Amino acid sequence: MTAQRRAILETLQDLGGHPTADQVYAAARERDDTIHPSTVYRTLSWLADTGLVKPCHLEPRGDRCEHFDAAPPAEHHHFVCTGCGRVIEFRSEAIEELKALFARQHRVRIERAFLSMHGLCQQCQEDGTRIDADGR
Amino acid sequence: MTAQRRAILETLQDLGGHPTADQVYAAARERDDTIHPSTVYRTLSWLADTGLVKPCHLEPRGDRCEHFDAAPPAEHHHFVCTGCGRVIEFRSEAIEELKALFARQHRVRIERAFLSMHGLCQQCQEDGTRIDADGR
DNA sequence: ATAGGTGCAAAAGCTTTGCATTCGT
DNA sequence: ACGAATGCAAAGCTTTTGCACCTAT
Repeated sequence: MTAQRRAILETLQDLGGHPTADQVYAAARERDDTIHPSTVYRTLSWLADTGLVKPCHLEPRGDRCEHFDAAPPAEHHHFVCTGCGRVIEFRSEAIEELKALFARQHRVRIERAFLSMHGLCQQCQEDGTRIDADGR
Repeated sequence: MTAQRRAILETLQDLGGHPTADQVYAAARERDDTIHPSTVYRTLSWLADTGLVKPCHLEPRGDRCEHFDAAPPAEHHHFVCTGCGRVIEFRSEAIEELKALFARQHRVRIERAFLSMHGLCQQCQEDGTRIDADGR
């Protein structure tokens, strides 16, 4: 546990919400101005590996590294196998209901919803397959 | 409707699935080797604006431009207001049930699930507010 | 004829990596 | 003392942008 990691952890506590890597960097730098961006990236990866922090996508659009779903007939969602990369698409009435309920409760208008689930498909569970990096 | 756009559209049809921008570029280039990456990016943005293509995030991790959720007590999901950027977090039993059902039906093991919904919060609906770009 | 799309090249971001140094234990 | 983490700088990649040219209508 180094001073930088402590500073980053405290920064995450203070910031709350859902900062991006460089929002964390900017804020952590105010505590300790020797902190380097690469340290922040490395620390965030480490925290994500340990599960202390969860990465998530909040931008509706304009985010990088996105995939494109051609000619989507209707809103649908995805299961991605982290072993072989296979994608299963599905529709879900439960999510439609959830959207309606949430919209009513919070008085919001919901324009889009994205659900992605990650895990192992049946075959990869049997094979013990696991992609190390960059699986698609 | 130019030749390049046609080539990109046909490429999307042929590829199917969920290609990234540069997978589209690589494939489109085989049809028409004058196609330039910037044309692909511009065309994909245009298609996304018109709704003919939907951007989605399929990478569980290592994706860029991600936000980090500090100290998540349990799996939860997000509603993001596209007007003011406000984020509402919520848990959902319906999603837990959906996960269990899906896992049973498809014989998969689900390790994570991310749902994000986008729309306008009550106040932004009243105000007619709308962020043009880079809202957070 | 005109509006809009394209190629090109350069710039802009964000993120990663190698290496020498420093730090925590 | 030792292994791990850090700072630094450079490289890597993806994506965007300005501009002149071209093309579909």
